Amino acid sequence: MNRVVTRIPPSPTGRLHIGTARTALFNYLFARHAGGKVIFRSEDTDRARSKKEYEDEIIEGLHWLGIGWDEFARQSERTARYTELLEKVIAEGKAYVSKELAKDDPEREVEVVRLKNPGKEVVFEDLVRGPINTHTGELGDFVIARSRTDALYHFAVVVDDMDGGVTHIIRGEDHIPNTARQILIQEALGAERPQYAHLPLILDEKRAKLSKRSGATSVMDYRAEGFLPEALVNYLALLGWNPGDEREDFSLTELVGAFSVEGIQKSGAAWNREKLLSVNQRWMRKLSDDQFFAALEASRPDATELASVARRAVPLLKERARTFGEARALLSGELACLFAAPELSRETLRAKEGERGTAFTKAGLEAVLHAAEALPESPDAETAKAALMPLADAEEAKEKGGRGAMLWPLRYALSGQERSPDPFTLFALLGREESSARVKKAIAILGA
RNA sequence: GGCCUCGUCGUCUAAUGGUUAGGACGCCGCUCUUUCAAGGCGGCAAUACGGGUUCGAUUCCCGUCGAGGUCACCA
Repeated sequence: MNRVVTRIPPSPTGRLHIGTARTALFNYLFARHAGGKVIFRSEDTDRARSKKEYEDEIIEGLHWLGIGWDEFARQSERTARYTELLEKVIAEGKAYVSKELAKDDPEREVEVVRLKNPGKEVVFEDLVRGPINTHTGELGDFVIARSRTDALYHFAVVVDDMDGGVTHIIRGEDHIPNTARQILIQEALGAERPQYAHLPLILDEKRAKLSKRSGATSVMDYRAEGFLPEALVNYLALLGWNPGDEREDFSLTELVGAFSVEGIQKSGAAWNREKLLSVNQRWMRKLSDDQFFAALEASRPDATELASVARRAVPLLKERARTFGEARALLSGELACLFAAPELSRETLRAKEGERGTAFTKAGLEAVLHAAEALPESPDAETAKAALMPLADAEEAKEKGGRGAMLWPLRYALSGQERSPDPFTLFALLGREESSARVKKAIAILGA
């Protein structure tokens, strides 16, 4: 039994696309599961469109996701080999040189190489879909090289797969129509036919092939937004594959163990950002507070230092943010009150006092101020609650609705927000000094 | 249009000849909180349609419809 060999063959003509990453992931998982080998191959035969910076980004992005390989190849470095085999098939009469007018410039005459198409039925067994039949007659004698020394994609791919000993070709469904012509080239070359598995496409909300126009399709954009590579891998794997049961939480290592072609889906899968966000949040919550904070710092677009209170706010961020980008937005939005004293409105401060009047609200806050004196400078939220909640309960005993009548102005005095974490958590994060100062300020506003 | 592929809740999917068709995301409600968020509990929601085969079809067969892919001297 041959050792499994798969390939990751991106074309460096654009950024690292989500679809490219998923196909790479499946090739990686399949090979690793079988204890096989992965070849990374930069398909840069189109010299006009290929760029080194794209190749760099693709490699960096794949590594970021945790996807690695055992061999690295670049098609632009193998032109001599393609030429050699081109000559061979021409000499054997399986292909021929054809003088034609250039497609892009009808003034110029070129000598392209065409494969002699036997025009037969090609049937191949797809590991996902079963037998697929193609009539290759319609293809005609298709072009396999721009010239005797300049092989085209289909020829280069077949040569590389043959030389690399590739046993399994796992790629997008959009390659099904290409398969027959590649098989024809294989047969001309006398190469062994590998196994094929065509993956369902990733679709956008309109159920069309996910493209740049569909929104964010670059893996690096997701990294910049503050997604975790573990989350992206987990989500990507479950788009078009499932373990056959109800498990959904998978690390890369667990995926390697669980992966099998039987679990690959046949129909296209729509990209769903909401689900990705939820997966990401789950992975963010697995981080310890220190890890979370480090990742948050690493996700900053600029080098601005985060205030130390942000470290203590991590538990809050964990329950509110689904990405590190959202966490940053929270710190400068809803949680900005942790860093600077808010502007307070007299109206909002009095929102819950009802018929009872300003003196009522003020008395509540003064009681808080008094009780706070007994608290340490940095109490934890539980301690603050233990000291302050009885006050609210006492108010409640006096008058119906009294508990909220005290808690609301307290929370608003500390946060300046109609929505915020609870007052005890805020008190703990802010510290006794700052909290008391804010309560005093609120009392002053009420008294004015 | 030719050729190819696909068709279970809105989305990702499980079950496959016999289940009240299960889970997850989202949505809705309740509950905790007299603010949010998180948590807990519950709910709505699907086998595209029409024929067969069968005691019985989501499952097997045929057709219809629908969706997607692909038709390069790109990859």
